Amino acid sequence: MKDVITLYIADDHQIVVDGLKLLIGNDDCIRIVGYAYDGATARADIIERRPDLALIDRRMPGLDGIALLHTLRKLVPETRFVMLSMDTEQHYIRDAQSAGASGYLQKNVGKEELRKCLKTVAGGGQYFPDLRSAKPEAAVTMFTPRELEILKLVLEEQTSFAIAEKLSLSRFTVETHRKNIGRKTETNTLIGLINFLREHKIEL
Amino acid sequence: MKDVITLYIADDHQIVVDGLKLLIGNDDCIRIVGYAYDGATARADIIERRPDLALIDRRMPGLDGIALLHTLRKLVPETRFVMLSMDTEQHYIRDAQSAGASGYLQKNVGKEELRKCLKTVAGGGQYFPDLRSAKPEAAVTMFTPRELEILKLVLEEQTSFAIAEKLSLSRFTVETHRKNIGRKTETNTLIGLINFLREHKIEL
DNA sequence: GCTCCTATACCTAACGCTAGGTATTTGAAG
DNA sequence: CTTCAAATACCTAGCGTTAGGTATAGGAGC
Repeated sequence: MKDVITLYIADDHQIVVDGLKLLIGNDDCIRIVGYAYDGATARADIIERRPDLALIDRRMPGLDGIALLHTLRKLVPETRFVMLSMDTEQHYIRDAQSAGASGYLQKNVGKEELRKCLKTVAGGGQYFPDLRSAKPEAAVTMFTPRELEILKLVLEEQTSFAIAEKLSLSRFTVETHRKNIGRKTETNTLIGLINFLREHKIEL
Repeated sequence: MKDVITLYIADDHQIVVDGLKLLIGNDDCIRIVGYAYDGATARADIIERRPDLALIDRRMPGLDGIALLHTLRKLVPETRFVMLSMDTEQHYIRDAQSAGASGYLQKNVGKEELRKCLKTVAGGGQYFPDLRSAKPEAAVTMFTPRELEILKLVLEEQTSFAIAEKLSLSRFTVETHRKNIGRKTETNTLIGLINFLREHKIEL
């Protein structure tokens, strides 16, 4: 990852552009190199300036986000795209994925999530909302199958001992897995773990 | 509030009626004066016996809860109604309100919440689930201000000791409040508490 | 005035979770 | 074949929560 990420924003609502500028404003790892209120302007600008990242509204007058992605992904392969939308309908997210987006954000995104998304995508990763049926990868890539199994039971109010019995394991084994889960999530309490799952929208 | 509240129950599932009878059984402030498994029987019984309260299922064969309310509210103005339902869809709750119900309960309601609801309604109050946009009262009616304060800090991953320090209390006091919270929510683990809040859509 | 609820404080014992280890086996990736 | 991740099992010590009490004081409501 370069040390300053260049970012372009395209959204037909000025308030959204302004909001994003504000949210990103004080992060000196990210520099906004331009913005547009319509697809055609965005298209020309992005081809010219070749930003690392482009945040593109799904719906825009004239040339909409999906169409824009289709045309741009071949012209500017070094730019990675994050689709912006008002909502997280499954098929919207799939459309964005198949159009070549590397991420998907709701417009009411918070500062932390926005930063996380942009840095993940700039770093070569993908950032899509967890949708169970679409991309339940956040949890799956992060935890081993056994850890997921145990995590589910933990969330069902089962003690380590009860989990051990149910899975025919030793209590110690279950506790080892829980330790590893805690290490991965950087949490050291149950509440912390649950907050982590909530913040990362991980559902099991 | 009279010292004994008379209560009528109408629900087409016997198991629900039995469950409610059990939950209420050992409360000598409330006396169950009848029950029915269908709307028509309930209608006749309530007109005849004029209970203080009637718990009415939203969905019943023949004459359903909403229709029943519409006809009864004028015939028996002294009776106050609480609508029962499997879920807390907003529009269901609004329907109940506009049909003249004074309260709304999910069928998986706990003992404490049930008692609270019945007494609130019998006392002239209203009792509707927390819906942000409708009536964010569930948490407020269910917990004391101090309990709410402590609950928030618990959810922020604070230990009883840390909470005690922050509020200039004794650790024992905080633990007493937590015990009371557990009693009201019928949970005995942190995870259980969190699941309760999630299921009841209580946000703090 | 009396009762109930709330908030406060304390205690003990038991239970469960977390942190720090060690160690073996198995299967996949290199 | 070697290396590494994952799963397994064990141990101790310490921390935090839960369950069972008791008890006092203030305020609201009847």
